[in-house]
Amino acid sequence: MSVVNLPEHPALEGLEAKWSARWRDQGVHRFRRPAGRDQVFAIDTPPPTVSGSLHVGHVFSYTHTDLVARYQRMRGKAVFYPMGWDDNGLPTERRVQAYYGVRCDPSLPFEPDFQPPDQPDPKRPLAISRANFIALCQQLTAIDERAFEDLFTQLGLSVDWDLLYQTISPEAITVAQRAFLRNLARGEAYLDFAPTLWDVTLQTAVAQAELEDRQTAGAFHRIAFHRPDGSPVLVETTRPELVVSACALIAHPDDPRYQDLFGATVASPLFKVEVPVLAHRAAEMDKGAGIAMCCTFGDLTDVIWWRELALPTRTVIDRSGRFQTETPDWLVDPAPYQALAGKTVFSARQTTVELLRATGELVAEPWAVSRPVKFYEKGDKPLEIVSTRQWYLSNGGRDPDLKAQLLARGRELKWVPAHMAHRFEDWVNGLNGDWLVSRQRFFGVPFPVWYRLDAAGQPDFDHPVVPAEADLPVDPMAQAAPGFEPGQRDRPGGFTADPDVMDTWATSSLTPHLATGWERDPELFELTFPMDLAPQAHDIIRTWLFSRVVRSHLENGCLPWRRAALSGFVVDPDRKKMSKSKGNVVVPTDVLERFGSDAVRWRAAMARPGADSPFDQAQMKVGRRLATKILNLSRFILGLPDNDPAQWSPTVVDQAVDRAMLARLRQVVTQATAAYEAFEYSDALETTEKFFWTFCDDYVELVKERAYGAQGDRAAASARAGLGLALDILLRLFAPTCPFVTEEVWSWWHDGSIHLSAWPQPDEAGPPDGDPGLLDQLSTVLTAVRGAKSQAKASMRAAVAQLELAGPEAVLEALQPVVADLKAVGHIVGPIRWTARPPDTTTGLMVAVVLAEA
RNA sequence: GGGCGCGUAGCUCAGUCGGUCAGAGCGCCUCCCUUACAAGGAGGAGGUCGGCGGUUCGAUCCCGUCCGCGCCCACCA
Repeated sequence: MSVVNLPEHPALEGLEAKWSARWRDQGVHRFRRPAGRDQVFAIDTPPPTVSGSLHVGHVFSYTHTDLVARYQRMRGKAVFYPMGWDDNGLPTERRVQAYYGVRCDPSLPFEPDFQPPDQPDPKRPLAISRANFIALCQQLTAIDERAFEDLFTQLGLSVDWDLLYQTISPEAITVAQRAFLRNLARGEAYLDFAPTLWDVTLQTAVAQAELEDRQTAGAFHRIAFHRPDGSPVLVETTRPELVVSACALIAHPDDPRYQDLFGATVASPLFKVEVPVLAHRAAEMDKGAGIAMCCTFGDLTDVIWWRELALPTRTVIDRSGRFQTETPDWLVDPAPYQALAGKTVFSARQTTVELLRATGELVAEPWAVSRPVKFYEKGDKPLEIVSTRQWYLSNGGRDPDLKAQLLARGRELKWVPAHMAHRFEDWVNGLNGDWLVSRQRFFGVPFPVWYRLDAAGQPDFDHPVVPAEADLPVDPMAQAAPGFEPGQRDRPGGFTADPDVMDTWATSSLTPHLATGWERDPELFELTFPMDLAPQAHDIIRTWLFSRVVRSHLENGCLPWRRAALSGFVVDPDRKKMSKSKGNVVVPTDVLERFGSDAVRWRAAMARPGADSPFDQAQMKVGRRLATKILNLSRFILGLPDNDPAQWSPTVVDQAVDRAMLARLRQVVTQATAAYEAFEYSDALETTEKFFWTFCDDYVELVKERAYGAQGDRAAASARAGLGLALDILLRLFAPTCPFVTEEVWSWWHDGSIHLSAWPQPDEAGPPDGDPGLLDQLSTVLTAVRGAKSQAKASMRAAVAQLELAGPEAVLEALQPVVADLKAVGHIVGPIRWTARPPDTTTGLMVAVVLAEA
């Protein structure tokens, strides 16, 4: 006799708090190291950026991963499912600046007793030292991380919180620095002084992967250069202020209009600088005037021309985005520059236009144009191009062999859904430079590098000084270079630190290494690397996904995981991506509170891999209804008189309809399992749910009276066993989707967690000797009976005077054993008339219902 | 401009290796307090499967083309 502990009033409320606490206390989701790699399922969980709040999109995509994790756990795998916080980098810095009203000034000294201002003044941020700033970053991320953990716990993510990591932890810094030192030693990381996309507000370099184009209003200006004979050459530009930086005019080699000019020089407006007119295939005849003003640097095309045509460097815009105060030495007429010195790009443009207008070299009034301009995806001013010294990491952008290898890795990877592989392929093919990994910021992983200073105090960038791996992590700004004394810092003959930090993607590209204990825990690494699954949203294929492939390829010569799963976005009802700036973000805590985690997870599970889905509150109610139904159904089955789970054996099930139901369930188990194996969690849920509702509506109704004992003990036992077996299996099929309600119900008669129970096997439903088709015939009959009553606006308890069934003999025969059940559920008091038809005349079952007079 | 995905009931989406495939849920309408469930149940109405061609005995499903939508990439003279 099994003990059934049925609560008086089962409810969904409070299940999240109750069970997430118990799971944690009992270590239900803990990774226990098994003997072999094949018993592990390792997940490279995306570490969310800790700089604000999570939105519904996070809730959906993390749920998708959790569905797979829970399935694999029930399949008996030791699931390695860590969580990480991506808490270093610019997003955190910006949040700290806004939250506390501070800014980092590395020249200031550390203040041990520093307290942030009570009332932050966003307009006048308080300047604080680098160390104080970093302390505030850590303080705030700790607060945010607590909120994230609470939300994920409430959502029911089955991560092993003992495996939590942070990208700013000493361990993460060690991993990032170690990997970098190895890249450096192998020649994959290198310093280069080159034109760099630069955010003038944040004052840092930006990588290709972090660019975005924004349609921006501007104006074309037609301005005149001058031939030696004084006649004008007209160019059209949206950046007239860069006239001062003009290095050449460039037209297409085949352009008939400029053939006579190639090789000649022309004088620039205002400054009268002689610049050559050159031919280059990248010039487009039908763009603007067909002849371009090449400046250092207005855009990336300028960089190409500058490099390929060996043009001089005439940069005037400094790192803060202002025109340098010193007058450039290449100007023939330096006088006009006085009006530009020290100005921002924006006001220098206005001034230049005024100057050109005054000299008559602006030959037409500017006309408005909207064109795409490159921005840092997190910035709010157009990027400038300045020449700086930066660290680069090989990513195939300059090396065709490496590019080919990375493309091959992409093809080796299994993609869910498969078409996402194209995005990887396209991105890699489109790379045109190596990965710029240094950032001129503060809250990040410092480069473990110092430079010797010569007698004149100039750094030797060609021979960086690096620490031993055993000495990691290091902070070169705080620690002296190996072989030097602290007092030699920034002194001639001494050393200086590399002041930069790594791009946040440079550290997060190592999450597989960080999570699996690379060079820290060889046993763990052996068990979990390469990992099994890399889940992420489809927008970061070019960044996080690609960068991890690069790192793992370079360091380990393999993919970091076997499979990548891409989640879609949750979009607003207008199909627009949710974002804070659009004000269409839905706060997940409200939704979870209102509908319950199981309901929200159900909705997430209905979003297929890679597909965007619009947010719709009404859909949550459907999930809620499922959870409620599971609860009520369970209460009914377990509450049947004399129902003892110990008696739920297929051998007790001897009624045809019960066997038919189990036969259908057997198919469902097979299909759901196959779907999960293919990472198609939506299909698994849909299959299960379709069965579930028919089960509730038809089968349960049909056998209810019998289960109460209306047809004797033996028939009742068959019904109870059928119901019980189905419940036991269904709960487990639903467990990944609705972990809370299934666990609650499971606990009514089981000891251990459902999430550590075995995923159902088809054979649990007994031998495949039932006829699933019988259920369909029964549905037809039941629907007809209900329809008749509904049409007559009668109660479902209304009596049926006569039922006529017409159909193939085999069908009628199959229905014979179910007559008692049918009569009970349909309140059929009169006779049932059977009319046999030849099997080939009609395949369907015809039902005629005559209701008794009320 | 290139790539990818998508256009099926008012909404969100399944589906068809071409022939009972025109489906589900939500919404809507009507009805029902039936002892698991009114935070429920039953029934019903709704679509020439984006347009136009083609292949075929037959196309929502295959091919071509056009229109529309979304995402990614390129496009700053």
